[in-house]
Amino acid sequence: MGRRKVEIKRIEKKSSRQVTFSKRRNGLIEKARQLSILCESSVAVLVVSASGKLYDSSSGDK
Amino acid sequence: MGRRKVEIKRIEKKSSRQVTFSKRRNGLIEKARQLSILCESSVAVLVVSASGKLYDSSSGDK
DNA sequence: AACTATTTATAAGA
DNA sequence: TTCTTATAAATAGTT
Repeated sequence: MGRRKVEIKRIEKKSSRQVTFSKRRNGLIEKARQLSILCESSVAVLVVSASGKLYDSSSGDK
Repeated sequence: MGRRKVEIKRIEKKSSRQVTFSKRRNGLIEKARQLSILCESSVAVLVVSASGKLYDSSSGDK
């Protein structure tokens, strides 16, 4: 899904891990939003980073 | 992402909506699993269908 | 933060 | 409804 195939295991390089975290977290939340709308369902996503920062979304959000 | 571009609005046809619900729900959960592993984070997803059926996953699951 | 080459998800179709 | 395939979308590495 990018320039190269990536194995699903912890990304060693911290900077890459942080960039990927940001990109994929946003992607996940967008997918959740689409699912809730397309299929009129309720969807909640909760993500806690390694450093303890919380990110969440739910189909009730604006 | 498929044979045709699809607008993000409620899918009218019930059978299509159910098929899409199943496919995208699985996709969402897989994305959540990947995010948690790649970026060593905790991720939880909760989905409730229109009929009230609950589906969930969290990075602690097997 | 933007940009693309490429992989991946998935809408239709079989 | 399980599998296939064409195409849209996500994103890994680059700039």
